[in-house]
Amino acid sequence: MKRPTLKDLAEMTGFSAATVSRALNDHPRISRKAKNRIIETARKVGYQPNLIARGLREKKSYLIGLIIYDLQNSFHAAVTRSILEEAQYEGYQVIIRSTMDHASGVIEAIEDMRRAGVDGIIITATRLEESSLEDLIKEQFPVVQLMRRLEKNTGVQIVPDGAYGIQMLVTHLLRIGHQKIAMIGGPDDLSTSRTRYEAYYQALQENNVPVDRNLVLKGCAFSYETGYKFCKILLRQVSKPDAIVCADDLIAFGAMQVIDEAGLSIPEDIAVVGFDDCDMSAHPRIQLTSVKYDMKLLAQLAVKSLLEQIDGLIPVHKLIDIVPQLVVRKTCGYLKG
Amino acid sequence: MKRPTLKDLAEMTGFSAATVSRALNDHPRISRKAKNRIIETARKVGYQPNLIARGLREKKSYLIGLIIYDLQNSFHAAVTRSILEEAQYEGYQVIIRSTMDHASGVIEAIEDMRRAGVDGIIITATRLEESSLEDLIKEQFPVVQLMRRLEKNTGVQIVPDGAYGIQMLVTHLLRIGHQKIAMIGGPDDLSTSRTRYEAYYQALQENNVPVDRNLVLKGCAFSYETGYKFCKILLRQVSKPDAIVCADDLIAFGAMQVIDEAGLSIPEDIAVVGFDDCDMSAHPRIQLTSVKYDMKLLAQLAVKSLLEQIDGLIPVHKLIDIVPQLVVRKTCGYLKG
DNA sequence: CTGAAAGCGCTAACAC
DNA sequence: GTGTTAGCGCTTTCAG
Repeated sequence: MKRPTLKDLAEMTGFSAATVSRALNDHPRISRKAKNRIIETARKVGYQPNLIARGLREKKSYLIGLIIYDLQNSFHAAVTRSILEEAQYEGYQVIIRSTMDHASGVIEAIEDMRRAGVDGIIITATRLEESSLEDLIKEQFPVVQLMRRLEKNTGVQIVPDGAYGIQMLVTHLLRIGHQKIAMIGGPDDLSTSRTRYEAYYQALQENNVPVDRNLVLKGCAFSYETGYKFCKILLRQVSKPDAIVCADDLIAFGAMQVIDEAGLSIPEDIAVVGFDDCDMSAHPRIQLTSVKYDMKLLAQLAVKSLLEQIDGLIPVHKLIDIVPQLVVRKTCGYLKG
Repeated sequence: MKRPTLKDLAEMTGFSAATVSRALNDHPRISRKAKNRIIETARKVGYQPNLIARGLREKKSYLIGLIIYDLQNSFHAAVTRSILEEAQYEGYQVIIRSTMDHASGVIEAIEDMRRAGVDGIIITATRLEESSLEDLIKEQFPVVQLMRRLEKNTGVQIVPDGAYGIQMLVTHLLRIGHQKIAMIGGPDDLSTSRTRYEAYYQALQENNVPVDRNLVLKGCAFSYETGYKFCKILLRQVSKPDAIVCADDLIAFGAMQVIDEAGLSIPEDIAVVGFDDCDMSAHPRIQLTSVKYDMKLLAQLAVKSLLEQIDGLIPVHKLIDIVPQLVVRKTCGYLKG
């Protein structure tokens, strides 16, 4: 027997479709008796409303889209999980799309999702021309951007405060006695990257430490390879650093690998710190000092803000900075002398 | 201006809705001229078909559901990613639900997804009463189970060949000179676990190595904690093992931690091997010997089989075993003597 | 080759 | 309180 429809229920109970609908959505104007009978039979036959039909009628699907860079990145996975949880809690289901580096992927994903009738979209992918986003926003289509800050501050953007994170890292390194602090960062065309470079410069200046431009290396991705490649370069330099600030944990892993291979020890010879605090960083054999932020909070804010927009409210906060937290582990070393 | 509908296109082009529909779905009986004109204007105004409406009509949503245990588990994330890719390639979008240990979660997820009109569901969660699955299958609702083998072989089940994996591990350990091989496994009520225990016993027997029941410990989850707790017990025993087969990588990480803390070295004092080959296992500071399987293949088969069912075909293969592969790294040690 | 009409399952006026 | 009607956007007979 196939799934019963509302109409089937109507026939079975002898009421009209409208009454059945009212009973199921606890509408005010309905007799207790009718309601009970209908709900009872609905339960008995295992009736489930067809959201597709409802969606068509109501122009609301209770579906949201989530566009994510790379699910396999433990950091993105964490966000995703929290968003899933939060959305489910709010009664929404989530269509996910992982775009990797495909620039066109995001646009395509947005189109596909809209065709599927999602009520709103959360974008965490790093690359997207602002123009296509502006189109959405102009259309008043609910969108939240997570983990990215665009030049033009279009729409709702939720990001951890990267500058503050870097500042904490640099300050901590200086305080415990490191002097020559290098930085390996991400591509310069990402605001995330730039923010971190700037915060690094500023933190040094505030502490009256001269900036050595040779110690600042810019990779073309937040990746293990970047860390590996540029740390090699750092080690070959005349004046080696005694600490390296990496713009994210993956870069830090790459850097650590080079240092290990060179037979140097971390943190005694060179300290290494990362950013994002991914799962692996906590592993006893790694123990990377890093900066973490409250994923759950991030996800909650994103979902909440999206639902506000879906419900027709104007989002109160458009630019939200989440204060991150320093996680001190072994790779940064302890107080020297 | 809001999104144009098919009706709008009809008005703009002067054709009827039916003709527009035919033009857009390249139906045979339509004049080239009409088709061109319609497609042209559709492009111009950025027409996108409303899949919700189409779904209602066609009883097909081009949505599939994916139920996964824990997205943050790098291993599950890998499967998810491949499934996403594959589904997208086939023109389907994916609704994801992460259930963690909630037994009820899976059932609820199935219901929610069906309400949303998914055309089929891939289930990778570990816990689910068979009965609710049987209901689906009796209803002929397309389902594929990934990574799990049920007692009653209901429906399509795709799993890596765990027995073969364990056999490779044990045989390898024996070949390179280990003698007292312990095993830390998962809960006994999971077929995945049982298969691995049995394979362990069998591999020992085949090699004429006596089984020492004290060396077989059964945890209640595939987790770091399990490894940590039971490896502690192993080390306290009179006759310590010289190798430990862990039923998955997480357990292995826990075990390694205990061995590290005890000041023993891996693999010189005790070898450790895992199963699943998660990301972290390849890390230079870890280098866990493990067993891996082709996620991409797994995902492809799952999606393909699901789509076959959706298209009304009877799946050719119902029980599919994927042959895994041994990944030898440092923690198992090398040939002794 | 094209149009008119019906209907997928549901909800919201509007009557009674 | 309840039923009737209409319609969301689309596809698909069935006529012409």
